[in-house]
Amino acid sequence: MARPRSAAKHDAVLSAAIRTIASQGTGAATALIAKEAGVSNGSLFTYFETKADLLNQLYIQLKTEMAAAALDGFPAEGDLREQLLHIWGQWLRWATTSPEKRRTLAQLDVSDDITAASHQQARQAMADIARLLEQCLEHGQMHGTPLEFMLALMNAVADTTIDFMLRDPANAHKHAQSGFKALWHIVA
Amino acid sequence: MARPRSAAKHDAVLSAAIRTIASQGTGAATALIAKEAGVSNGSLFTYFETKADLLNQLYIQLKTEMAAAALDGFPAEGDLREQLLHIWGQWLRWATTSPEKRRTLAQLDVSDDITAASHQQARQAMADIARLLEQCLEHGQMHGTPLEFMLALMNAVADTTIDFMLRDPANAHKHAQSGFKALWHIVA
Amino acid sequence: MARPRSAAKHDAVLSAAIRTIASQGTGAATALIAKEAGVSNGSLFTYFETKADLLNQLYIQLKTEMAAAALDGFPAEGDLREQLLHIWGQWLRWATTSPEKRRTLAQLDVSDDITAASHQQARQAMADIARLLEQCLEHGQMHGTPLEFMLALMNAVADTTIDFMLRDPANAHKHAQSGFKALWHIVA
Amino acid sequence: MARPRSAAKHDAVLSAAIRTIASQGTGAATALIAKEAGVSNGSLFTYFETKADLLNQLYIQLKTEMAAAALDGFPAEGDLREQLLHIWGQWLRWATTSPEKRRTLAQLDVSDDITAASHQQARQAMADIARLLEQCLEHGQMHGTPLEFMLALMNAVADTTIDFMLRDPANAHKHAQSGFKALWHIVA
DNA sequence: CATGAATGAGAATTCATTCAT
DNA sequence: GATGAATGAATTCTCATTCAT
Repeated sequence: MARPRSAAKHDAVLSAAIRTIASQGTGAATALIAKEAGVSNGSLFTYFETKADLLNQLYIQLKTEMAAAALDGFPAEGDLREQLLHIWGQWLRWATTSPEKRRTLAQLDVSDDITAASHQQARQAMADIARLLEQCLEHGQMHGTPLEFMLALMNAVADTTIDFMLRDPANAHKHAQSGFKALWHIVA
Repeated sequence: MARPRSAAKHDAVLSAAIRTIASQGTGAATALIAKEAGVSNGSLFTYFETKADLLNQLYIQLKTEMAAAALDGFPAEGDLREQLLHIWGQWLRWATTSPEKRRTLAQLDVSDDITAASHQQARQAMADIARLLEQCLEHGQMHGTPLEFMLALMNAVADTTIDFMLRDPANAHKHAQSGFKALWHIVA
Repeated sequence: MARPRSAAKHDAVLSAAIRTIASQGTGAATALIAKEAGVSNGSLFTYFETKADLLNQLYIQLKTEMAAAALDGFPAEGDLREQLLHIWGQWLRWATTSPEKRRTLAQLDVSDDITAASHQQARQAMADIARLLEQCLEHGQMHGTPLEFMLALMNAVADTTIDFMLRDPANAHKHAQSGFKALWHIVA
Repeated sequence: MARPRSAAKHDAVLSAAIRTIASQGTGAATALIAKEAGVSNGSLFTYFETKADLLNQLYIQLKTEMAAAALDGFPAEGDLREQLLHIWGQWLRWATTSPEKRRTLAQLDVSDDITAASHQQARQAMADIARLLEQCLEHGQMHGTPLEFMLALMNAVADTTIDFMLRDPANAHKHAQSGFKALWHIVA
């Protein structure tokens, strides 16, 4: 199947899906997403074969974007702690700045429509972060634990932290610090 | 004087819901749950006013059961680490022994149908665990962090650990140990 | 089928049906009527074989009651106009005093559940009124018109009048007078 | 640019609704109406947002059609009696020629689904008839009575007349005459 | 006889997907 | 390619009636 003509529309649908799923969950109707994107419901299916396809593409895009955001401005020169802290800060910034994306990602993460392949691809998007984490672990107390497990742990700690930052914005900074402290205790 | 409402049927529906939601998500049809429970679709609604009601009751029951399982055989005499380890072991045992319950609980946790009141009740079910956690924190490095945050963190670490145990049963024991190590690094 | 034990319950159901149907229409659930009557939904069916049966009995009772009310205190001595006016006044009084009964009767009148036999019986309840009407017609301009037709006409005029009295209570008296004037123009 | 919404289908649904409601009442299932219209149950809802919407549109169409039929061929030159008689004749012709429409209209008239706005619109459809009626009343015995009341009365007399014409077709003509006589006694 | 749980056939509506225009 | 009407299976919930207690 040839690449669709208008990348703009493709993205408009994806972007509309973020907004719609954030508020309605993955059960949001394709017709609604299409309307929100300024596109006919029929057209949605020229850009995405099925709703599941749309969901999977969205999932990968968001995970990729999140990873890229976390790595933005990465200080190649700093020590490990500085580097991890940088990633941490960027990650939280992205999530708290784009709460809809974050919420949608959370919905997708538990959706049955997301295939194993997509989950795999999402993991690959985090490869650079994983690499840093690996270095941290090298001399730390958790040395020897599967990297994948540690990555998942890092994800879990980050998600929990973000939850609290969004739920209690007044203390967002404090929560961010607490979260990092917990993370550092684990990895170093 | 009439046929009494049967606790057995009530439980059969709940139990069928666990199985069905574990495999189909919270979108599972009530008719299917009813059939799986050996009950007419109409009867389901004499035991639960709405589907959302069923979901909420199920959520609370599972959370309560999980907390109770975690506390089963709690060693009142041991030191904090022993006590936390006990809870950890029981928690993981419950989750890995009842993967469907665990999966269903995960689905419910992110469902929009679960009310704030139910979430609140779920938190109360974890009160005893929270109390222990509080003691651990008292002299630890995370002292001063909101207990609620720490509890959420503990939950996240446990969930991640369980994921890996279920995904990679051959190394379940190892993952359990790693998870606890991470937790202990955080709380102590 | 033997006469049911408790006439009180039979009446309680009928009375509850009036209230319920007045506000919900004939689509009102039997369970709701039963509850309103302080009776179990099962019991309702020991007093009335089917919902349609309940509706028909109610229809006949209300028509009968209405006719009786119209004839209450009938002045055997007066001239025709006085007599008709008396009936008119009583009829309107009953309807405006018991708006729920009146509304329910209106709903039943157009319901498909009311059998031809019930309609026939309702007409018989109006026999005395018909007789008076017949005398009025004897020397009037509509002489020769089927009595049944004239009775229906009278019913229609009365219903319309009551509608306006209930809708615009401030002018109820005026509407009552106008209605009678119209009726008298027809029959005399 | 897409398949246009078909006026034919819209009308087919309306027309099917007439037939179905005439025989089953307003409780008739939308699925049945759709099938009778040769349309999928889903399609019915692309032409009418809800069942209530369908009912309201149908109500207004029928009332409008009835009023138009009554005024068809209106003799601008005749005297009032001739004019009213013309309307009377046309009205009865329409009703007796389209008994299903008439029966459906009667059902809709008492349905709770018909909004106040629809009733208002229905009244406006009768505006021309009302105007004529007003002229008749000007010098008549009922002078001073609210026009709305008189219109309702006229409706009631017409309905009653039609009932008898349909119930007893052999004497339809006679009933029509009697009805008009009654009407004229009231208004003139 | 009273009770209210049990039943299962609908009811109105929704929705992913297809297809005529 | 774009549009949005068409489709019909699926969904949650209701309700008259029956029947176990």
